[in-house]
Amino acid sequence: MARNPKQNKANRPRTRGAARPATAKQAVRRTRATADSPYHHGALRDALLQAAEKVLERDGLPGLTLRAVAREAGVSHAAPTHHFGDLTGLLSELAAIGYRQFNEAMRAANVSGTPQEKGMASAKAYVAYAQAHPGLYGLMFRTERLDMKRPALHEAANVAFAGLARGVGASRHEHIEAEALSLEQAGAIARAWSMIHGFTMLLLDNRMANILRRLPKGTTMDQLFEAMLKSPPPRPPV
Amino acid sequence: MARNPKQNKANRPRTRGAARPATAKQAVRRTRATADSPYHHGALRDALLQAAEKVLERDGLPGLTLRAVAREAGVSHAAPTHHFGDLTGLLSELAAIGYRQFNEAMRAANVSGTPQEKGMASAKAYVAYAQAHPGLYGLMFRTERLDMKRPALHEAANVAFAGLARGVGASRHEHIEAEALSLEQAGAIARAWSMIHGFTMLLLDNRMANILRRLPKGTTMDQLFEAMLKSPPPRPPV
DNA sequence: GCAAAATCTTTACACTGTCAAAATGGCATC
DNA sequence: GATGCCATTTTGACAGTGTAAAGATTTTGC
Repeated sequence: MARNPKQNKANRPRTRGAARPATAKQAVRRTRATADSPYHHGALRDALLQAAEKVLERDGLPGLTLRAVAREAGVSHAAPTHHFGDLTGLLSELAAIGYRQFNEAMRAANVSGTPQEKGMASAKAYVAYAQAHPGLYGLMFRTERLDMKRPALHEAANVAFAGLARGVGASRHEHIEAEALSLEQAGAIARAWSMIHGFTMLLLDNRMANILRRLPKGTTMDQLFEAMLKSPPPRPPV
Repeated sequence: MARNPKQNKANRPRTRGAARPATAKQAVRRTRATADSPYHHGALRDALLQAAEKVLERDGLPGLTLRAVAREAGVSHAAPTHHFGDLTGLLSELAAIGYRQFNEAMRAANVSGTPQEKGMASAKAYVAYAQAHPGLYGLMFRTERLDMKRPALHEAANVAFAGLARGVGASRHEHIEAEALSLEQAGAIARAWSMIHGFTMLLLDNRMANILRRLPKGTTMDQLFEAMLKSPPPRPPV
């Protein structure tokens, strides 16, 4: 689409059939398939997803095209179609991977300590994951480019939400039945999620830098994040 | 790019020169320019921005292309280039309009009442604006598609931030000097902004519906929003 | 073995952004 | 009023994109 002409084009040339050790006879018969580059890839689906993640974090969401992914994986431009149907399908499966990675990171951060310590550790792990995988995190919430009805994506996103609800419940010293919430519980979940997701998005969109710039020199984003979490609610105590 | 084949194509045919009342002689000389469709539009820049907003809210961000905007405005596909340079330029100017609309909506909502009432009214106006202009709000925070160095966009976004900081300061009964913040002030601003922006994004991305579905039947999004704002901070009072 | 299915490539088409050249008409200057 | 400059708009071209259809190749089921 030539939308972003700055995107990497160095590794454009197809790598398949680059060094072709076939005999002359074979060369007549089979012009492409070689030992190190068989016609059937074998695990192309996973290879494409890996390539997609690489392209996404290197060139950003605008550079994440079906053809760019195919190039990165060294296959023809239409190969991804068979595995994902269309671009939305590929993005959705990639987002599902993102949610699973995210869930794993959150699980790893939520190991020990008081409920308050766990909450802070989870919040920091949340932001840290998004900073480590900015493209992926952005994709995970770009609903217009995803098909949330895909089972893999739907399920992985639901697991993420359940983990969030459980964490909020723990910090309130109560067990949250994720399928039926009270308004108060839902408010607490919405508050925690909105605040951390909002901070993360503003951070990735470079908006938090505007606040940081107005703070005393040397103040870090981490300090701002902690100050936000510890900030009292907007209503003064009467 | 044919990325979203569902996008509206009904109004494709150029409207210029549709009804051409020119004489035969004129028709020989000038094949396109007519009374109601002169070669020089006169106010094409504004017309393009209006068309862009229309296309954005109708077909979403993926459907907002230079050529679609030109079609909507009834001019040739390359006409926007002269006024905006490239697609990023058009999107940035459109985002600037969004910020100005947003600022006006916030100003209108912040008229009377106690600081608490003003805060609640502002928060509701914030979400209401985003719901009324979902495409525009999404564009305003899609940094990778914008050029924040454009003066119009930069300034309008700064005005929005200043208004936010002022509002938070008022709810804390203090005057906030937007250029130099204390860590506590910054934390309060980050908290308010993150929470409302996060809620808005989750709402537009259809994530809040998941919470609402788990609430007692009949509960509205507005109730959830209020419950979130009134929810106590996650740390229990020791 | 062999037909069928799965996988991958090739080809084609409509769409996109952007550039360059041509066309058009407003406007200041003579 | 004529003229020439210049902003504005159109036309045409090119490379890149998604996706559909048809062909090529390999695996798999029987």
